[in-house]
Amino acid sequence: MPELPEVEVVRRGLDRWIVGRTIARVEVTHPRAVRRHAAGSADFTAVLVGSRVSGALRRGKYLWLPLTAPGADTPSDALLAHLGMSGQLLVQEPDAPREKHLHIRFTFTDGGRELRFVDQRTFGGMAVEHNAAQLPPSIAHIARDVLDPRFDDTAFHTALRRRDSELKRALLDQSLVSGIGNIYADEALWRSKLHGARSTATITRPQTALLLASVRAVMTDALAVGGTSFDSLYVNVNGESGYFSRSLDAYGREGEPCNRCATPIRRISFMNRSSYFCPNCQRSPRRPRPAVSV
DNA sequence: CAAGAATCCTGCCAGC
DNA sequence: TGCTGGCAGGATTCTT
Repeated sequence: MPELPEVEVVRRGLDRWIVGRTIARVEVTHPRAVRRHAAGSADFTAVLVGSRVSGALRRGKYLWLPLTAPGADTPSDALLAHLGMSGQLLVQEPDAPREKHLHIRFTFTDGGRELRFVDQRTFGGMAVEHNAAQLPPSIAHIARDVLDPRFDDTAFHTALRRRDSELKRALLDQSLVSGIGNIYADEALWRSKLHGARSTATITRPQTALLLASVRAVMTDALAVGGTSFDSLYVNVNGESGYFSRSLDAYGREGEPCNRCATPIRRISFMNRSSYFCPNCQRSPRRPRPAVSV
């Protein structure tokens, strides 16, 4: 379940191992992996072959590789990727055995290591977009993430207040703030001592500040751990990501004592997924006053 | 128009 | 043992 720190680790791996190389061949073995490429898998392959990868960029949980066409000086197209739930981008020797869920394979003109897109649950995928060197058009709606220097804390607070929703929903809304998934949302709420079901409309400026600081702390910690492993040949999301190494305070700890107050962590179902929180540290929001009956 | 629910997918595991 | 149902969840699509 890659969230921002995991995707950033992958981006760094791509930057190190793939940028500067020219694509020789592309093999799509599972059409679902390129379903977002409207022109189909044959076009996907044709557009990529001969292009040189000239960067590795990220917005939220999306990655893209700007592509410089043969004879061109600057990139115009980009190879966009989303890992979904279980996607991996692996840098493998050409003779490495094919993975069970290998969907796309990229080989390079230097004959060196391949790039492989492997995805068990097929929620992820890749596509080539035009005029995408700056920001692929299809992800223009994705907000900046909290580690982006241009993320606007004040605008985020205003957007929360303007919204009539629950705090955790807002954290997971990639058009408000990107990169946060279910795990880091729960961790950041726990650190902030805020309940995920509290209203966004009444959040105070100090609470927003605390929340953003918590999100940043959780992600920075995970990145510090995950970032240490990308030195290997693997650009591996599931195997090397931050939250598998760091200790979690809330997520997945139902019944275990809160690390602050020892109250058992509770799990509730929310938005078709699990939410973990401390019922003592993170007080349930007051229910709206019932309408006075006549 | 905005908020929230439904949907896609496969592996795993508890329960019978 | 082998089946079944539930669970895991990111982002798009659909509904209200």
